[in-house]
Amino acid sequence: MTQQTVESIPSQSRPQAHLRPAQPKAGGAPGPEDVYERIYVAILEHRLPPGTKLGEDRMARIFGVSRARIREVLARLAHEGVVELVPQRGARVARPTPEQARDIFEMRRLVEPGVVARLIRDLNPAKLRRLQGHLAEEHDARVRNDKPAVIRLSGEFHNLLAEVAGNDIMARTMRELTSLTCLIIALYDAPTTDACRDDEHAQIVDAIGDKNVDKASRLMVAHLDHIEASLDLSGVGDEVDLERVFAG
Amino acid sequence: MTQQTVESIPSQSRPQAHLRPAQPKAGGAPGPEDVYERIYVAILEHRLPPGTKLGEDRMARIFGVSRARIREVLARLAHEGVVELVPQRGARVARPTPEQARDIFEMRRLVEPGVVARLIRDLNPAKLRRLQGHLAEEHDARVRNDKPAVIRLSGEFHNLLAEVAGNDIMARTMRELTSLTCLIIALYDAPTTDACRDDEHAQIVDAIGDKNVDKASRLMVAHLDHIEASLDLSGVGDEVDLERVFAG
DNA sequence: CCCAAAAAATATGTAGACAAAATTGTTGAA
DNA sequence: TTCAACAATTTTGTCTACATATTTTTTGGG
Repeated sequence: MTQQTVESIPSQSRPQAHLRPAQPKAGGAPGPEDVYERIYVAILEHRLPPGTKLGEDRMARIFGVSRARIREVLARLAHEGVVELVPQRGARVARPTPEQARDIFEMRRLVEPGVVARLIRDLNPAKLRRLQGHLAEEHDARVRNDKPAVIRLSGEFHNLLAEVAGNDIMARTMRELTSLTCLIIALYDAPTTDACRDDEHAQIVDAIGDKNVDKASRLMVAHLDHIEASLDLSGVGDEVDLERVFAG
Repeated sequence: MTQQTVESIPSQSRPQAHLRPAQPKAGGAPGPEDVYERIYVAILEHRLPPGTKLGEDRMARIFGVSRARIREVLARLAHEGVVELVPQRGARVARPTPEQARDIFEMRRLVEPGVVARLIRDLNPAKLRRLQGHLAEEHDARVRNDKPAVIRLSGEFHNLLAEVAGNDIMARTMRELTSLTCLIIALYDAPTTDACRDDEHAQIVDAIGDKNVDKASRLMVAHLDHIEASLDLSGVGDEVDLERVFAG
């Protein structure tokens, strides 16, 4: 990679930092971080739906950087699972299968209770305020009816829990899991659903504030179950993936 | 990445496949997979100790490939956490801190019980045989007194559980966790330890064979605790990391 | 009119070369 | 003798150009 800097392991974590202009100099080169961030956010917010082709040359021109740069960014996104790289065919926004979707939720039910447990273990007022601050942001986006932001912030709530909990490995894993969950929602969300009701997040934060590990964990698992239940993973809605079907 | 092929998410999983000659054509180009695999295995087996400088030009000449290829491989290894990339300073084998070490074990205690639970849920004779086959390999390496292989296979046992369990996300995460655990052992293993006793793995497989989720989970957690307990994470044994110490 | 095959166009994979930065070694002065 | 500044070497970061593979279009035949 180019300058993803940072110390050993928690390499490409950093949930939402870098909210700088993204295009510092007028016609200048937008650092690799900016390119990464902009594509990543566009995917999370469903502005680049699953399956969208991401041509290298085109992206290079759009962002005004060299193709090599784009390749690096795409490789990174591919490693995080939000982009599919097929050898001689280029990159597309990933389309997790229903099976992968179920696997991801299974994993989240495993990890997230551990996250809240750790978070409660050494909780302090400052940490709690960060969580409440995020709840406010979410609520705000909701009343503004800013759909893309709501989607992104809902995922970032879970990232924030892991980050505040202070375990870098957990935080990194959660970031991957929430990204993929965003894609899954884009693909399989049953149109009837009223989406993540934000009071579930609020309830979880309340339980955390009370240092009630058991309650917080149960609420978290229930929350995940609700999200999964709101999906249609029956497999028929499978957006027939021709390439995958006739691959072997 | 170059041709890491494969379907969407479980991209760079593939635990130990590709054991082909690694140098197919005499003086020919050894595909990127081979380069990756050889470096990766060398790190896992402690033949490249933590902190080892991995110069691009040198590696390129060693493997007879272009520097670009090496850069890609290094980037991938960095993303998996086994290599540290510092912006203008190049790549080194990662040196997880004691804190990161504790975080990793905390994560493993969270995930691995879930892995065995899932594994038992749809267990079949073929799967059980794979596990037993691995136990045999481990035992073999032990009686041959092949230290590097023992280290690697001990980690791969855990990867195999996740792989056989059939959840790609879990398998990928486990692969990262076991890699980092290998580095941690290289750094912090107290010399007195008699290392992972392989009968612990055997006991776990037995419990799995009996479909005893509770017992298997407990044995797994105990196993992880034993490994962690055999380390010296007191922080004084910290292989003084000059850069980190005088950084701020 | 439709299908098949070939050729053009587009896009990806790879390599080599150049520029910038950092480390190392050397020289000179206090 | 020791420290500091300077210079040379090594190493990383980046870009541009070329080779290869794939997709699309066109052309010819059935």
